[in-house]
Amino acid sequence: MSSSSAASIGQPPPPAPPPEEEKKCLNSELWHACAGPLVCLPTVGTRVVYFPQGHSEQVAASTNKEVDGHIPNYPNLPPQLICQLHDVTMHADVETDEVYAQMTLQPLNPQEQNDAYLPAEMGIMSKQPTNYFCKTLTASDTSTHGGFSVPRRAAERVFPPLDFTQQPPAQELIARDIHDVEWKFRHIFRGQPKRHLLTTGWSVFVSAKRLVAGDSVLFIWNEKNQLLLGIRHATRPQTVMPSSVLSSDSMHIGLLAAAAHAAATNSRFTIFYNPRASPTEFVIPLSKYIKAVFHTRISVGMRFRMLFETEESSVRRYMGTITEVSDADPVRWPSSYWRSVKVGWDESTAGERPPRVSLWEIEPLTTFPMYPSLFPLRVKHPWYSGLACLYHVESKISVVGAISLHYCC
Amino acid sequence: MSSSSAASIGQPPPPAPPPEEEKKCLNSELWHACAGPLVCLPTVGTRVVYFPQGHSEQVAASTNKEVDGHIPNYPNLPPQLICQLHDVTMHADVETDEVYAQMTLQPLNPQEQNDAYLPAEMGIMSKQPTNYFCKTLTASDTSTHGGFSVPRRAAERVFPPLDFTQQPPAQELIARDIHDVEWKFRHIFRGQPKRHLLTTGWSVFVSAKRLVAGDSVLFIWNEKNQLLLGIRHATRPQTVMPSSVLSSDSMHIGLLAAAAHAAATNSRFTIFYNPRASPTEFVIPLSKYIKAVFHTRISVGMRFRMLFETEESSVRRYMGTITEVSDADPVRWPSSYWRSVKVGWDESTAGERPPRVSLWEIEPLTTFPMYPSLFPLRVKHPWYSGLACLYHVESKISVVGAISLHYCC
DNA sequence: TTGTCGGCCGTCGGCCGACAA
DNA sequence: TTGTCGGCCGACGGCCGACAA
Repeated sequence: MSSSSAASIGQPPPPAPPPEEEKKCLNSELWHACAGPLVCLPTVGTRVVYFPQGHSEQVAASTNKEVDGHIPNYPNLPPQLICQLHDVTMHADVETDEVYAQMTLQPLNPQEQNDAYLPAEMGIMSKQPTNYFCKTLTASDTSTHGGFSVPRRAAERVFPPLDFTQQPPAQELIARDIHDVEWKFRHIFRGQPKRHLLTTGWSVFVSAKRLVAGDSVLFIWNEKNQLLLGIRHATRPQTVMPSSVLSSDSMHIGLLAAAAHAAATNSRFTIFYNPRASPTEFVIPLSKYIKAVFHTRISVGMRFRMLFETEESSVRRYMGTITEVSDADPVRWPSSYWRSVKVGWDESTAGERPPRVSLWEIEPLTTFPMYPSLFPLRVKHPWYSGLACLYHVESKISVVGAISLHYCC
Repeated sequence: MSSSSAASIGQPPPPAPPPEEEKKCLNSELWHACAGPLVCLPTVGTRVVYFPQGHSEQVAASTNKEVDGHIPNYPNLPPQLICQLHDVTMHADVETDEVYAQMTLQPLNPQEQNDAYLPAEMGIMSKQPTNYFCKTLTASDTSTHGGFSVPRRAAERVFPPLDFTQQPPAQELIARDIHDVEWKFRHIFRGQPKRHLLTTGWSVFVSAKRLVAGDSVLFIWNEKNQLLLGIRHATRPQTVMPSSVLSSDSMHIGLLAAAAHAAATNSRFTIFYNPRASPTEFVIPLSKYIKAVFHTRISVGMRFRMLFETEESSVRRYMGTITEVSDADPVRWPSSYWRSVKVGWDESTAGERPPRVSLWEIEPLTTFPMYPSLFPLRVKHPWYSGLACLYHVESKISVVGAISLHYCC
C-alpha cells in the first residue's frame, strides 16, 4: 500500500505507516454506522458542555484501570465546562479500525456564555445510513473453510441486483472501508436451497481485519451508488493498550490538568471521544444540557425510558424508575449533573444497563407542556449562581421553544 | 492459551486477554537482552534522579508528536527530582512483546536527600546474558518458503550439541519467550554445504510474532540449561498508538502534573520506561548523577567518547568533541542538566547520533585524578543552592570514592 | 559461510451442494 | 432461511540440495 495515496488496492494487509496526521476526513456515513445509532457528534461552531468526570470514565474504561487515589484536586475545575467547539474530526484507528472523534474545545468565560443562541446550535441528528445491513459473524463466516453467508433480504436491499439470466448468478462487488481502501468480493447466488454468498476475497478481508466470530461487519449502499464496508469488533476485554507509554494515573491527571488549565486560561484543548469504548458521551450540545437540566421536571419514583443499542445495530427503549437524585461522586465531583440520577430497570436482564444515568439521557414519562420551568427540580444544590447567566439565555430560547428545540439523538 | 497458567503451549497465536495486572516478574535475563546492552535499571530501594524533561521526550517519541504549546507551567517542578525508588517491574507488551519497565518513585524532601548513602545505592551492572546470539532476520528467514538459517558459530555455542552419528543430525528445540510461552522448533544440520537450520515450527513463530525482514530474534542459553527466545522489532516509524485514548498534549500535561503533584506532596507516582522507544534513560541512580555533575570536569573543546548499541546487539564507542554547554530548552527547562552538553561527532555517519547529550552519558578523555572537585565546571548556573544538601552527601561519598563508585552501564 | 532459488510433495484453503436447525 | 458439514481440487506452505555471493 503506497503511503501517500488515500485510495489503494485493499488486498494485501497494509503494513505501511499512516501518512502522518493529515488524514483526510473519513466518510461520515461509515463513521456513524460504525459508531452506532445512538452516537452523535455536536456541530462545529456551537457551544457544548464538557464533563471531565465522563472523560475520566472513558479513560478508565480504555485503560482498564480505575483511578486509585493520588490524584490532585483541581479546585478550579468545575464538573461541567461550557465550551466553544472549534473542531470535530472523525478518525479510525489504523490498526483496529476502531472509530473515534477528536474535538477541540475552548472554555468560555461567563460573558461569552451569555451570548445569544444561533439556530445552528441545536445540533443535528446523526445521519445513520438508510440503506445498509449489519451482521454478526458466525463461526462459519470466519472459518477458513468457507465464505460469508449474506442474509437474503440484506443482499437484495443493499447489494446491486444480480443478473439472474446467468447460471449461477454472480458478480464482483467492490467495497471501500473506512480508510478508503478497496476490497473486492465475489458475490454469488447458489446452493440448494439458493443463498447469497461472498466467496473469493472474503478470507483475506477476514484475516486482514483480524475478524473473529462475534465481530460484526456492515455494508452500506449510499446515495452515490457506492458500497461501503465497516467493521465492529466485539467488545472484547480491553487490550490494555496504554501500558508502556504513560501510567493510567498520569493519564487521569493529564486530562484533568489539561481541562483545568484550559479553563483557567480560556485556551483550547483537545480530547478524544471513543464511542465504542464508553458509550456515554461526555461532550454534549449546550442546548441539550439546558433543556434537560432546566426544562425537565424529574422526581424520585418517576418512570422514564432510555434508548439503547441492540446487537443488530438498531435501537431499543428500556423502561425504568428513578430511585434517587444525588451526586455520583460526592467527594471528587460534588454538585455534578453527570450521572446524577440513580435508576432501577424494569427487566431482569438489566445487568448490562448502568445504575446511574444523566438527565439528558432519559425521557421522563409525563405529558408535560413545553414551557420553561423557572426553577428546576433540584433546589438543594447551591451552584445555580454559577450558571445564572444561562437563565437569561434560556428565556431567549423559550421563545422559539417547542418548534426548534430538537436535540441530538 | 489458557488465561490463568503462566506457562502454556506456544503454538497457536494467543488471542486471550492477559491475566489482569498480576503478571509475574518476567525473566530478567531475557528482558535485558531484549532491551539491549546499554539499558540498565536502577536498584529498588535506592535513590534516583528523575527528569520530567526526559520523560516528556519519551512520550513525544511514543506518540510521534512534539509538544506544541498550550502546556501549563509547573513552577514548582524542578528539572530533576531526587526520588526514592520503591519498585521496578519488568514488562513486555502482550501484543508486540515490546519490553518496558514500570517504576514507582517518591520525591524526597531535602532532609531525606541528605541521608547517608548505603553501599547498595551504587547500582548494579545490568546482567547481559553471557551465552546468546542475536540475528537480524533476512528475507529468506521470514519468507513462507523456507525456515531459519542459524549462523554456524551461534548454533554451536548456544544450542545443545547435535548427535552427529545421525544422518542428518537433528533435534527438537524448546524455547520460552518473554511471556514464558513455549515454542518448538526442528533444528537440523543439512544441505550442501552443511548448515544449521530451524524448520518445522519456525513459520508459526514468525507469523505469531508478526516478524518481518529486518526484525531480530535472540536465543539465550542460560545457566539453568534453558533456551530463551526474544524478539526485537526493527524501529519502525511509530505505530501512533496512543490516539483514541488521550491527546498527546494531555499526556504531556499528565506526566508533568503527576510529577509536580508528587513533588509537592512527597507522594509516590508511577512511570513507564520504554528502552526501545527512546534509548535515553530519564531515571538514573543518584550516585551516577552526582559523580557526573559534581566529580567530572568538562569544558568546551574537550574530547569524549560515548557508548552506542550496534545492529548486532553489541556495543561500540563513538568519539566526539564538546562544542557547547548550555540549556537544551532554556524556556521550559532552564538550568537543567538534561542534555546540557552540545557535541560534535567525529564520524561522518554521525547523523543518527544525538546533537546533545547529558553529562552522565559521556566519558571525557582526560586522565583526571579521582578527587572531589569542590565546585563543578558550570558556575554560570545559579541553582547550586538548591542542591546544596547534596554537597554534604558528596563529601561522604568521596571517602569511599574510587573504590566503590561504580555506576550502572 | 549463508542468502536465495528451483524442484518437489503434501497439507489445507476455499468452492461446492447436502442436510438440518 | 441460513449455519455447519463432507467432498473435492488446486494453490501454496514448507523441506530439500544447488549454486553463488
